[in-house]
Amino acid sequence: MLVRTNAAICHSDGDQLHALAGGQLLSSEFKYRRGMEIFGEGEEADYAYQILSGAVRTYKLLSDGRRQINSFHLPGDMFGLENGASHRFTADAVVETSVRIMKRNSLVNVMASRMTGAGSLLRLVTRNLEHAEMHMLLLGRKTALERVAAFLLEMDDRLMHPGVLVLPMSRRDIADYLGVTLETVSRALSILKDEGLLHFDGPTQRRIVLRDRVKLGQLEA
Amino acid sequence: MLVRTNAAICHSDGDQLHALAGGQLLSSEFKYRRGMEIFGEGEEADYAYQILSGAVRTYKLLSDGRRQINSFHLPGDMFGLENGASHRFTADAVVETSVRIMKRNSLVNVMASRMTGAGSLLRLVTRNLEHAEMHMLLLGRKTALERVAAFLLEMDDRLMHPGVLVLPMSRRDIADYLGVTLETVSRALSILKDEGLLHFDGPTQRRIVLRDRVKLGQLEA
DNA sequence: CGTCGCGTTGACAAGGTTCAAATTTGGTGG
DNA sequence: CCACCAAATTTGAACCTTGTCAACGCGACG
Repeated sequence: MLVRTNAAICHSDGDQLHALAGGQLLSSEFKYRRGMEIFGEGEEADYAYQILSGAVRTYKLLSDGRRQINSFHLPGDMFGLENGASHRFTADAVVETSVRIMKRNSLVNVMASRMTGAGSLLRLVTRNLEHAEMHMLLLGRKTALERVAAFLLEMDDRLMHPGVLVLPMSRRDIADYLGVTLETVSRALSILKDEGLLHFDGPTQRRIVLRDRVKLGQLEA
Repeated sequence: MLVRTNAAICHSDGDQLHALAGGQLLSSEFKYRRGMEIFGEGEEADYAYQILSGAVRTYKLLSDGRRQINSFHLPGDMFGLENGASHRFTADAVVETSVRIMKRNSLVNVMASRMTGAGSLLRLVTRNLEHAEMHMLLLGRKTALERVAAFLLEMDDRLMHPGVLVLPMSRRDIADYLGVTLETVSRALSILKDEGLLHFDGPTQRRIVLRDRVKLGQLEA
């Protein structure tokens, strides 16, 4: 499934980006505490970001406060690179997060000077687009249970199928990503637990063990 | 609103793409009758397409037939350009449509040889991404009435605010674009008509006159 | 005309939201 | 280490928007 293989590739490409940048690129490390905003929608887009550790959510808001999270970014992922002058969405740290910041101009210059660079940069953007397309299918056409199953499998893939899936984000974050309410996410997880497709690891509800990825995959669509 | 200004720019960029290609680019014209498939999900992506006249829908399907239309493409718009070897979605003609077809390789080559080309190509992709982001907000967080209002305003903008909005697509297409059922689209349009925000031009229900774009804009979010 | 595709409308069902309360967890300070 | 509190999560019940199923109307076209 595209959504799921997507992330792993993203990861390697993020590193590739850094390699590309090599010494030529002005880059520095920066840390954000949980909940801190990295940039806001409409702000000037002078930098691009790559996650070293932690997790970032990017989202849009409606005037009445409804939020739609476009995607979660995990270590290795790049985000915030824009063509225009300003950011099209808000980004903030889900948990304590460390990012590499690159000046946009220097990044674009490096790309310009290298054929392969242009292709690679384009590929990074296309990958985001690919993810967006899968997510539109989910948001437009999947049921709550299908959405949660897809979410778990996406995270599982992006974290390279760990034994225990440690979610950095809250139920509300998941809900705003999947286009449902947090109660619905919670209920769906309970159903999956009752049916034995997953169970919680320890007392916390953010550590999840996927017991049957095949059945989850069937649920997903 | 981004969604709405988006298309006009797309339009000009489509032409810019052609200018860029100049004589160097192998391109030929092709016509599709309504309902004909231009390419299918998973097929090899050897060509990129630009619409000369008509309308195209690009969409994904779930195994049980549920369809999510990612976007409608109108004259000037480009679609089908991929990084990978295969198309990520299906594209077919909504109405009788004429497109310019460009070989992907020659397009990429032209781009590679020109700095500005790389930027422009990147911009085309980013524009699709921008649209996807706005659409995710719509699909994830807007009510049926808000979706339909947004759709009308988007089409209105993309067709440059004509006196009469002539929709090339059916209610089902609109529904699959907005992530609702065709009945819901129909009901929403009836409500907007009853409230005097629009009326149908003539007997056909595809010719719509927007009577109050301001109120529609307030509804949209 | 009759039929067919498209669109509208109505009645009812259902999935998801809302509101509310109970329960658990994680952090904080003794 | 334990007690306590705020935040997060779960669960329940009523409600509501939207989906489903079905009937009907209308125009295009043979």
